[in-house]
Parts: sequence; C-alpha cells; structure tokens
Amino acid sequence: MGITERKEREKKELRKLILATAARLFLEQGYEKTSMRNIAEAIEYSPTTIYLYFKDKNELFYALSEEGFRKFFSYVNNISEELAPMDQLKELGKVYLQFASDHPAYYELMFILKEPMESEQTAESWDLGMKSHGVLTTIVNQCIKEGHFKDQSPDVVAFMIWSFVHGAVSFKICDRMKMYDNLNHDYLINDSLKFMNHLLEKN
Amino acid sequence: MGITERKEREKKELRKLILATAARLFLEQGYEKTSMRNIAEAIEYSPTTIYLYFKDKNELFYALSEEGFRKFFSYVNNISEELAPMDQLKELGKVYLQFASDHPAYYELMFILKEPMESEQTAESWDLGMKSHGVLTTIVNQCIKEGHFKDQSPDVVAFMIWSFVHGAVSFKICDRMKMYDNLNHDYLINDSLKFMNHLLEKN
Amino acid sequence: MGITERKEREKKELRKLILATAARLFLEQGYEKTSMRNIAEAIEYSPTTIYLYFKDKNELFYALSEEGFRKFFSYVNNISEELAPMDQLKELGKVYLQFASDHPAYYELMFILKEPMESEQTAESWDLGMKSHGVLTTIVNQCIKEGHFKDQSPDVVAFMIWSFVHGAVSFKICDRMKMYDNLNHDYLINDSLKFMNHLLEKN
Amino acid sequence: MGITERKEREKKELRKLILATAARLFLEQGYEKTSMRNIAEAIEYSPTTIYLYFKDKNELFYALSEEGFRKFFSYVNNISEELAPMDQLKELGKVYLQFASDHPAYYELMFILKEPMESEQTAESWDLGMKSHGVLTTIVNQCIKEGHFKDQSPDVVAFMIWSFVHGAVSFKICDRMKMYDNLNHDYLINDSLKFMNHLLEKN
DNA sequence: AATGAATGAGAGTTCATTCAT
DNA sequence: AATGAATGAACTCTCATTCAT
Repeated sequence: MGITERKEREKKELRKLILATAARLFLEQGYEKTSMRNIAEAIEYSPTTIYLYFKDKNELFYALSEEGFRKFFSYVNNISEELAPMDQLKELGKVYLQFASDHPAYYELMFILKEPMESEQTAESWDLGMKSHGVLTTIVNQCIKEGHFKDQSPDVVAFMIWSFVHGAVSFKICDRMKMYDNLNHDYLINDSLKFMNHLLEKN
Repeated sequence: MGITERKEREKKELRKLILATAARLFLEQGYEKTSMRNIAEAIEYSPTTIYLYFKDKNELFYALSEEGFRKFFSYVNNISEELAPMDQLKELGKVYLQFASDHPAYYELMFILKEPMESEQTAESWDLGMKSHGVLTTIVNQCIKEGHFKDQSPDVVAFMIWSFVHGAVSFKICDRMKMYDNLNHDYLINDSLKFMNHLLEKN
Repeated sequence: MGITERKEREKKELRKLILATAARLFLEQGYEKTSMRNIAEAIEYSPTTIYLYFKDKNELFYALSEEGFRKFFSYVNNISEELAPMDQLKELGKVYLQFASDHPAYYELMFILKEPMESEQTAESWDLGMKSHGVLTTIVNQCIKEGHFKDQSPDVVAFMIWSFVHGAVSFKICDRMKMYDNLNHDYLINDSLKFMNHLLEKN
Repeated sequence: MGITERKEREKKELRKLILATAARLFLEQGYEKTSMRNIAEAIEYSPTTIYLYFKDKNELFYALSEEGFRKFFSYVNNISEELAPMDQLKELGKVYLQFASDHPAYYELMFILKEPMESEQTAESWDLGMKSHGVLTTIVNQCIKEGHFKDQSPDVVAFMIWSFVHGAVSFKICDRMKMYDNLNHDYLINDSLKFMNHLLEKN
C-alpha cells in the first residue's frame, strides 16, 4: 500500500525534476541547444530515463508548456471579483508582468518560441490558454458594460491590451531593451503599464 | 571594363540570393534548424560557396539582420514631416505593421530571435536601430510639445507604443493568434492600432 | 553476476580494439590522416561509438600513448639485476630495439610524432616515461661506480646512448634507410648496436 | 632584354618566397596543418598562384626538401680536407648539429616527416643525400685506413655515428627533451657529441 | 602572371533516439 | 524503473584543387 504510493510519488517527483531542469536549461541556452543529454546530465540520470517519462523531445516541451499554462492560469485566475472592473483590469496587467518576471522560461515557451509548437499543442494547454484569455475578455466586457471603451469591440480592446503587455514583456525576455540601457528596464515597463492604465481609465 | 562590372554585379546578386534564401528558410524553420547545407541546397550551390561570401553562419545572420535594419529604417524614415505630429505617429504605426507584414523573417531576426544575437550586433545594425527608434522618439516629443501625453516621460510613451505594435506583430509572427481564429487576424491588428490611436489622440 | 562481468570484458575489449586499430591506422597513414571515421570503418562500428570510449580524437591518442608507455616500461623493466652493469646496459639496448620493432606505431607516437603532443601528456604517461628513463640512468650510474665512463656526467652518457638507439630506430620507422638498401636494415642496426657496446665497454 | 631578365628574376624570387614561407609555416604548425591557403595568405597572393609554381602540395614540399638537401650538402661539404680524418669526423658532427639548429624545418622534412614522402623523392634530393652521406663514408674510410675502428665495417661505423647525431637532433626537434628540463638542452647535446668523439678517438 | 569563383570530399563532433537487459 | 551500448543523420567548417578569365 504505502510502497505503491511512495513509488508513485517518486515517479511524479522525477517527472517534475525533469520538467524543472528542462525549463531552466532551456531558459539559459534556448530550445535547440538544450539537448536531451544536457537535461539528463543535469539531473544525473541517463538520457534513456527521460524517454520513460516523455515520448520524445517535443512531448517533453509540450508538457513543459502545459505546466506553464497551468501556472499562468493560477496567476491570472486569482483576481478578486470584488474589485471594480477597471481595477481588475489593472490588476490583471500587474499579474501578467509578474508571471513573465517569475517564469520567463515558461513565458518564452508559451508565447514566443516557434520551434516545438509546429505540431498542435496539447488539448489541456489550449484549454488553459483559452480560460486565461477568458479572464481578460470577461473583465473587458464588464468594463464596457460600465461604460468604458465606447463603440469598441471587446475582442479588439482585449487584443490591444494583451498585445501591449506581451510586447513589453517580450522585449525584456528577448533581450531587446539595450536601447534603454540608461533607464531601469523594470521601472520602464511598470511606468508604461501605468500610462496604458491611464489611457484606458479616461475612456 | 564591362566585364568587371558584370562580375561585380553577379557577385552582389549571389550575395543577395544567399541572404534572401537564408531569410526565407530561417522564417520557415527557425535559426537553429536552418543549416548552411539547407541554404546551399536551396540556391543550388555548394555549401563551400556560401563561405566565400560569409565567414560563418553567425556572420551570415548578422548580415541578414543588418539588411533587415536597413530595410526597416527605409520604411520608418519615410514619414512626411509635414503631417501633424499625431498624424505622423499614426503613420508610423501603420508603417511598422507594414514592415512586419512585408518582411516577417527580418522582423523575427531583428526583434524576436535570441539565438545568434548573443554576441554583439554589428555597429551598423545598432546604428540603424537607434536611428529608427529616434524617429519614434522625435515624433513623441513633438506630440508632447503640442500638449499631448501630459506629465508623461517621452521614453515611457515611446516604449508603451512600441511595445503595443511589437506585441501585436509578434503574436502574428510567432503564430499565437489561434485564439482569434474566428476573426481575420489582420483586421484585428489594424483595429487594435486604431483603438490605440484613438486612446492617444484623446490624451 | 557473470553477465555483468562479460559485459565489462566486452567493453574493455572494444576499447582495446579501438586503440589497436587506431595504432595501426596511425602507423600506416600518420596522425592527421587517420580520421575517427577511418577507425570506425575499420572496426565496423559507427563513428559515434568511438566517442563513447574516448572524449575526442586527442583523448584517444593520449590513451594510445599511455598504453605505449605502459608496454615500453614492461620491456625496459624486465632486465635482470643480477647481470653485471655493463651487461645490463647491453641488454637494455637490445630490449629497446625489440620494443621499437614490435610496436613501431607506439614508438612513433611516443617519441617522434609532434602533432597531438602539443598539449600536455597524461600524468601517467609522463610517469612511466620517467621511470623507464630511470632504468637507463640507474644502470649508467652503476657502470660509472664500477669505473666506466670516467669523468663523464651520467646524464650525458645516458643521453648519448639513448640518442643513438633512438636515431637508429627512428631511421627505420621514418623510412629513411633507403641509402643502405643493399644491406639488411635489421642487421645493420644490430651491428651498430654491437659497435656502440664495443666502444662503451672499452671505456 | 632587361625586361625578360627582370621578369625571370621576379619569378624566381616569388618561388623562393613561397618555399621560405612554406618552410616557416610548416615548422610552426606541422605539415598537415600547413594549408595552401595559409601559405597564400602569408605571402599575400592568391592560393591559385602557388599552383603556377608547384603542381600540388606534394610537389611544393618535395621542392622544399630539395632545397633542404642543397643547403645540407653545402654545410657538410665544407669540411677542410686538410684536417686529420678523425678531426674531419668531429667537424662533421659539429656541422650536422649546426644545420639542424639553423634549419629545423628542413631537417624535419628531410629526415623525420613521413607524410609527404610516401611517393619517392626527387632524383636531385636523392643525389644530394647520397653525396652528403658520401662525405661521412669517405671520412670514416680514411679513419679506418689510419687504423681506427679496427675490424669494423665502414657502413656500420657510419650508420652508428649518424644514428647518434640524428637521434640527438630528433629529440630536440620533436620536443622530447622535457626529461632533461633541468639541463640546458644544447649543452647536453654538445657534451654528448664530445663524449661520442671521445669514444671514437680511443678506438 | 595572377586571380576570383566554385566545388567535392571529408574532417571532428553532437544529436535524438532505440534496443536489449 | 533505469540504463549502457549503439547508431544514423546531421551539423559547421576547411581542404586541395580546377577553370575561366
């Protein structure tokens, strides 16, 4: 009884270890340069072992992306519905930046990398992605109900906002902020979010 | 006389062919999966030949990025200074989207890909990038002079706008717009730009 | 139990096979022209397999040289200490020629080839080399104690003797004896050793 | 008239430049790593140009070796015949060491390297080699006539002496004297030659 | 006399993956 | 559950060499 459970637990733990290590290496070196061997070495198991947990490199990275989406949803789904819609929107922006800052490797995998995404994502990732995006849409719709964003399609509003945060975060993750090297990058991103909020509020 | 010139021309053309092919393959398959061999096969020359034009793979992709920045600047630098600053800003947004749409491979190389950018870019790329960004900054400053974006730092305003267009374009290039598959993606992007312009105008 | 041992044995055997084949090819074609692929083909394994046993080409040839030094020491260390010092010296000369004749590939690697020796040798090779040379020095010292080589530094005597045998052997291995094609090369070498012994004895 | 001569002179000079550069590079990097391109770059001509002077890499190195033998003979042939035979022998040893010290690249090519010697040497090299060796044989024969090396075959004596100097020189050129790193290598070589001379004299 | 353009062959090495155990 | 052994395919890059000019 206890034995089976322990084994199960250990198995899950190794799976997690593989995922975590893959995420780390992939952030450090990029997808293509992160080899199965690298991961295996890092966790001190044989490369073959990884194949017991994941069919191939693609599947490993799909699983990684899935984990990312799960984490992402837990960030995004945490917004108090008691706040005014516009405040929820602001909060969502904050939380989005926070996720990207906490988990840049996952962010890159989920939203930037093309490499392993050629085949379709897992159903679960898709689902979680949709649900996360649903949070944004819902809030935007509530804002509109309250009189904001007059005459705008909710999709357009949502996409605009999302594009902005994604763009800001992408610049940072893709290391394209050297142009602003005299400024503190995080401050700049935060201030631009404030400016965006400012624009939205008055509308 | 004429002979030398013809040869020179042919050489430049082969160089261009290599660059164009590299750009295409790289857009289709990503940087790491685009091999020197692939490129050579595609242009029906031997791999060795490429090395006559570019020292190594890195240099090929630096040259590519440089060409991208040159093209980019020619788009961005083409905005009539006779327009009102806010109209110049709108025009700049349009032109930015246009560039990304015309040259997605260059865009990805210049603004998204991490892989070969780890080492420094060429001085010329950097220069052109700065100059292009200068166009945005200049326009924003003129807008501010005319009373827009009250109490905002020009850097923050510029970064916010740029983040937005970059985010929108990135979604498309990185194939992350499946969520909006019921809508026409280009329309969505254009409409979101209009919305952004709308917000900026009233400010 | 037995299985593990068998596997271990097989692994060692493949390692030896690689070394032996590398030694042979290298003698036939030289270091630079002996490619990992050549070796792999000769042993009918894939090139990749070699990399399971040796990190890279350098390491393969270091291992080879190490094996050579081990063998060499086993030749040189086999001289009966009950013989008179001068007889030991003669015996050492014989044994030296014998090693070079039995293992010309190793000899070349250890004493002639410059190519892969630029980086340092392994500690073990160096050690064995020193110990082997120590045998010569010891014998020379005993000869001196017995009244030979009056007023000579042992280092000079040792170096002179060693230079001679090395020169003779090198001519043969480097295929530079065509000048004596009317004579039997091995006889010539042996006779020259006898002449050397004759000179030393009377001193 | 003068023009043709100048051109001829220039051609010879370029040939010499190629040879000299090849010799230098080959000493610095070894035969295999000295590429036609390397040489071409060093002399600031195109690789193709070298092929106007030498059919291929082999022929270039044959020519090099030929030049080496010419130089070598000029060293060896310079021994005053007025000296006593034994003194001539001593002088020959000195001169041999001198040549190896002055032109290690040539020495290596002529007496050590196997690589490009697979095909036969040029007739001229062979001839010069024979003549050089003839100098040694002649002197040895004169010594024998004067009562030295009783009961020894001149070939054996010559070969023994030559083996010794070759061995000593080879150790140095092949960088195998690390065992004597506490001693000055050149002194060691010279002293060993003195010891050899001492042995021969008393015989 | 000299070169620029081009190439086939091959180098060392790494990769994702499989199979038997 | 985990591994050691092995491999085919691919990678970047360099080489000696040729040909047209």
